[in-house]
Amino acid sequence: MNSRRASPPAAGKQPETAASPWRASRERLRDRALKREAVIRAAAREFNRKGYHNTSLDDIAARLEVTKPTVYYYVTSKEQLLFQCFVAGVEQIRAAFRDVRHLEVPARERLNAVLRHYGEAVASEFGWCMVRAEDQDLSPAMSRHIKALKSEIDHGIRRLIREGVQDGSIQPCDPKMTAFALAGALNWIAHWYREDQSLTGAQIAAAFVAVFEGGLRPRAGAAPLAVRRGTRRRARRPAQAVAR
Amino acid sequence: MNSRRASPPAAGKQPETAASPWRASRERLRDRALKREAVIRAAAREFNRKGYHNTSLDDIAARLEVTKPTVYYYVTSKEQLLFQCFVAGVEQIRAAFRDVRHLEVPARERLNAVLRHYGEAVASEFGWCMVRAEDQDLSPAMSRHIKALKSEIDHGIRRLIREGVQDGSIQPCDPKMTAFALAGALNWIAHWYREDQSLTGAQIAAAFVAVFEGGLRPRAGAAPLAVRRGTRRRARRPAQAVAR
DNA sequence: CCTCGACCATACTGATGGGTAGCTATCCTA
DNA sequence: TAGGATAGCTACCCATCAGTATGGTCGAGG
Repeated sequence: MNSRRASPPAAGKQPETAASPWRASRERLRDRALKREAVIRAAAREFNRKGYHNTSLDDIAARLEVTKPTVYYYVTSKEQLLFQCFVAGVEQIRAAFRDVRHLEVPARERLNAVLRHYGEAVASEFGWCMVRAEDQDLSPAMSRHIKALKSEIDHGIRRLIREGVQDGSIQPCDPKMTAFALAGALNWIAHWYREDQSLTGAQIAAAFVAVFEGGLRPRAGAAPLAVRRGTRRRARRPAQAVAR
Repeated sequence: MNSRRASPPAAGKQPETAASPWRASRERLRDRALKREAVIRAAAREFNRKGYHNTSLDDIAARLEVTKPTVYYYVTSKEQLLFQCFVAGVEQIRAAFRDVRHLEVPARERLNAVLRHYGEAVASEFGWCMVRAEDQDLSPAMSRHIKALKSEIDHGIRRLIREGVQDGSIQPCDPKMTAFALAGALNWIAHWYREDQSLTGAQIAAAFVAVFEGGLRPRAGAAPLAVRRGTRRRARRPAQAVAR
């Protein structure tokens, strides 16, 4: 008499992106790890859409077409969910550092490669969580952990900058400030990429690296990688509109 | 027999930054606007410290040594509080655009001036609110309003870039991506400035502008604005430490 | 057939926090 | 000095939501 599990025909919403592995595969409901990963991804998507605090575990569960206790079956707390998303994102960047470590090219090119991967990671589905995981939202222990991971990446960038200055491939500069500027620009992608997906993460990262490399001030040589004309209209200014 | 207002002698905590204008000035408690502004500032400070969602109105009230209904006497909702903080921050940037509009210098220098003010605003007490006010946390109406203000600034930067490309003071580039990169780097200051106040906002902004202008790739000319030596130690790398 | 354990749902608790009702004190004006 | 406006407090309401207690279902092994 229990009407449990009688819902499938009533489902009116298509699975949207990746179908949840639950009802779809009532057989081989083995593989706990696979489901756990699905929970993490679903959480990342919801956090990305509505923010951490505006996302309830009921939301995440609903997205997976299960209930909240099921989510807790795979994860111990909401906080851990955020942390896992963070780690998933940050791991991509750490991989970029590892890949680049042994390349036999000037440090500036190694840095560029890292920054490109960095940008792609920030534009990925875990980008928001990686970038926006606030230490205020986490327990002291996890906060320390996250801070350490962020610091590791920050110092990795600074080191590449220092090496570049030493081998002559990078303009002398303050490594700390420069690293902040580069990482900040890339981190910020997570804020607007959600709404403007006209470019891929890789394209954005490449465009940013081009800006960083060349700088705004014109070089002595010719103008690289850009159209030359553009003297069409002379900057109309709409009378200081207060913008709605 | 009412023990109201009998607390002053029991106050064990010094006023920290700016003393709340309540108990301190029991006379001329005129000037509602002044108190309202104090509420906004207190909110900004608390949001800055703990984030919007982790700050309760009781916290803000406590910081002012009043109670929650008093806060509601000056403000209609928590959401409005955030919005006001946002506007206070953004207004500094709009002022920068106005100041610069009529300068008779190349567009790149006008852009630099705006960016310096931008950086200072982000490092100010309203920086966090301005940068982090999420549309998900606000009603649709205020969300639209905030988006419009952000868009106005974004397009202001893009226009300066376009003008710079046209008058030859800026390297040809994609205005949209370049504006995103510049604004992102500066916005991100709000994330780390809280913890590292070794520099003033103006100093940070100046350092960032220097990076943006020159770019990473060495110029043909001499090396500007940086120490020349620095070949001290050859980039020790601590065996891929997982950082705690 | 019967039990065990993995898995998941229903239905609850407890705390937090935005927001309000209504009373009180103080000041200004008449 | 009465009466209204200003300004602030105590005490409360109630929606939300993280997390849990409990129990039901199903496949697998005996």
